[in-house]
Amino acid sequence: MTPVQASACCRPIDDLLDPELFKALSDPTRSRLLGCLVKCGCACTVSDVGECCAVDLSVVSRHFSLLERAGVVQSSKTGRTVHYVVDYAHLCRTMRAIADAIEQCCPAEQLPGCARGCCGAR
Amino acid sequence: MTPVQASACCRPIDDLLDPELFKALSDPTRSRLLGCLVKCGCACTVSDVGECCAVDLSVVSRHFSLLERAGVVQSSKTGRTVHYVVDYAHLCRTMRAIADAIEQCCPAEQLPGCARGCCGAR
DNA sequence: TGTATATTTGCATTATGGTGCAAGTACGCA
DNA sequence: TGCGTACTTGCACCATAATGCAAATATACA
Repeated sequence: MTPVQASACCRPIDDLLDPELFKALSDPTRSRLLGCLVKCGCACTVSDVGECCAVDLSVVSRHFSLLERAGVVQSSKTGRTVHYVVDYAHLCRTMRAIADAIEQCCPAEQLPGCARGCCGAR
Repeated sequence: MTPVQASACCRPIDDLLDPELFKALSDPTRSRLLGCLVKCGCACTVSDVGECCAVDLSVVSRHFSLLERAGVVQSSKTGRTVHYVVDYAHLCRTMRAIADAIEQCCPAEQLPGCARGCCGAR
């Protein structure tokens, strides 16, 4: 396989390895808040989720708005309260797409010595 | 569904939403280095991968050791050179497991009003 | 209109993490 | 044994981001 072919077959991986999404999931507090929302399985308010973590409500608010920007959750405002729900479909699709893309790039064998001729080690 | 049942069915999600893994994938430079390694499809040395990003070799070294600690890549030392390979199987398994776990938690409907009784909004 | 509630925003502080340089370590080879 | 190569580690510096408090905003309700 030529380097050109190699980069062609693996092109999707660059877009999928989006640091923005992973950054959103990389903070422990955010992860706990998200876990709480996932397990709850319903549209929760900022205050609801805040009860599961010992942090200021302003922190919860900021974390969820970040998660929304990253496409992990969706919000809907009704009156004074804001409900957040996990964007299950989007998350699943993304995770599976990453798994698929990696699998597609996976070479038959992983011995030293480059089959694609795209790095120094040949 | 009771809160207890809810937390039982979704327990896997807490372990899967491991901030350590996501943190490893959350840095743009690290993401580019990993993308390079994935596309290359072979065991590459630190110096090889370093050529694809304009950063110091010490930076490349640190990034890969972090990726290894997170289970994203594996290293093997032969003499002076260290070869890194993507742990395709582990990454795929993890991503699919996350997708599966999220899907399992996904409630039939996502209207405000908690079906599991685990938050304030009932 | 006034007051209470839900959330967001501004700000200062603190913590975390990425970077390059220089020095150190490990190993192969003459 | 001495030198060169491949990589790692220590260190200082800088950027980013998490946090809590207080104030602001938005909205419901009496």
